[in-house]
Amino acid sequence: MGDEVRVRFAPSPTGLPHIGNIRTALFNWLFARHHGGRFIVRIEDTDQDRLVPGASDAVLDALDWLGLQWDEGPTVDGPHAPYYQSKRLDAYRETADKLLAGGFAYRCFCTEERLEQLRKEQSQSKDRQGYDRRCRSLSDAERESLESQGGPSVVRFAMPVSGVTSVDDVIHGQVAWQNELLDDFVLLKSDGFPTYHLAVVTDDHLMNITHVLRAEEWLPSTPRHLQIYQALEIEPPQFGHLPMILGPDRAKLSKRHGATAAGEYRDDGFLPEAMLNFMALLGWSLDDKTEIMDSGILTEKFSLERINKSAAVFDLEKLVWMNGVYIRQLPVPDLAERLLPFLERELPPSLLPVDWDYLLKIVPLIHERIKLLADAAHLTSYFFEEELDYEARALVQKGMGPGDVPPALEAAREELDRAAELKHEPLEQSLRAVAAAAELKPRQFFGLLRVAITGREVSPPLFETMEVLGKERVLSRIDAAIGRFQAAGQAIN
RNA sequence: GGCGCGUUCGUCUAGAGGCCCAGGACACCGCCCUCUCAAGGCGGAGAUCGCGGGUUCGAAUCCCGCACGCGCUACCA
Repeated sequence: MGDEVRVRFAPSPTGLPHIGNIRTALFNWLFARHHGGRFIVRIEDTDQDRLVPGASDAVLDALDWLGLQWDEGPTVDGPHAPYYQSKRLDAYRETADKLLAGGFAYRCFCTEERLEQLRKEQSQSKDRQGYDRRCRSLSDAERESLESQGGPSVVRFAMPVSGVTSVDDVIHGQVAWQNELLDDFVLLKSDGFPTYHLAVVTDDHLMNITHVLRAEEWLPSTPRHLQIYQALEIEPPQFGHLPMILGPDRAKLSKRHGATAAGEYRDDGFLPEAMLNFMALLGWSLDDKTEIMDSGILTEKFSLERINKSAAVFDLEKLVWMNGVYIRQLPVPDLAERLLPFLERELPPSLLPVDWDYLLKIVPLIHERIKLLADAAHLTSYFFEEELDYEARALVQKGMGPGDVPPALEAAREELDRAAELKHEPLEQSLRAVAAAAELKPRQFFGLLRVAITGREVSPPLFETMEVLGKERVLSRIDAAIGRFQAAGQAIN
């Protein structure tokens, strides 16, 4: 029982979850799954001032979307509930009391004003930063007097003033700090809520966490946590500090880097599978060539030993590429199903609802061309539109004169009208013959038809497109093209 | 300022003394395929392995120093 791996993802709901947060969740999840352990989600909502409504649901949604099921946490429950720190205040107070009783912590009555003043002076004099420990040496009488005044107070940890605290980080190896350089940080705030330091240690212990895998920005506070464990005579978990994920400017990922909220990637049409695969490669690798790995392979192969030490820049272009890879791997009906909500969202209401059987015929044509699900409407709109919108002059292909257009369209129309139904193979054969008879290069003739039939200069293969559109639509579009061209008249020259 | 971490192609990375005058992928360029665009195939350009010293017959890999970047330095996490 004591051998079971137990890890946790502990987001604080102070903003929408970004790639960095989610990647941390992913590594914890992979590690747990790899070892058949438990993955716990705990919401660290101890800062009442910075709480963002809806943020914790957004985190949970993101995990859900990616399929990172948690074994204990909000909505799942478990032996260590509740999993919101704001509901575990008693536990923290208990730890604080223990520390107080053991002489490892003390009450501090310094006002915020004094602290601010202190900081100001220190920054000017280049002195050692941090709390000056004024309340640490209060006599009993002084303390009682201060206490009786009933003013607000906090509980601070009494850091050893000598010695060294070191951690054997599973990713970074040995890291050590001089205790004298660490200050007496706050454990319990005056509003009765714990700081991060008190809360993590308390909960990680209570929840039997075996490995703390968190972002590297936490490395500097690890000695504090270790000191608390030591004071409490508790065996600390293993620590592993994950490399950070940076924006293109190499700064810690934040709002100004564009789509950083995980939910935005879903809205842009990224597949959760691609997202998962891509994030796993941000700071971890299997070998020198394998990149495409589904969650099964990932959980099988994941190991802490292969996690990088250095930060990684988030490369959106590569994510887009990988999304394309995953899209191409999807069976057509599956892709169609995922595309549907995007079409419903972005196609004009007048073109809805989308006919499912028709969609199933369209999807193969864009299958290897679409990289983001959200591009579906743009890529397929001409399949749904009644009337196309394009410039008449676009019909005139390179090397052709305007006078070549009407006869070419007429000839195509005539040929198409002969067929009972449009099938791409015979269609190609017969239209090539028409092109030759009209003394037009395939490129010109088909380019012209492409504009007439799709309104675009770029589209999936013409003949397959015509087959999907059907004879009726194709003929009427050619008619429309002839009309449009005539209406434009002299303007073409 | 102090403390800590980090440093291999633009980016993600492989590399744990000779296999590396450094391999893969994205992006970029060219060619092929071709009705356009993709996808695919082939090829190219791109990293004096941050810099300087050592150690060694031999260093991207070990040691020291420096530089630079980032993080922390709150009654925020």
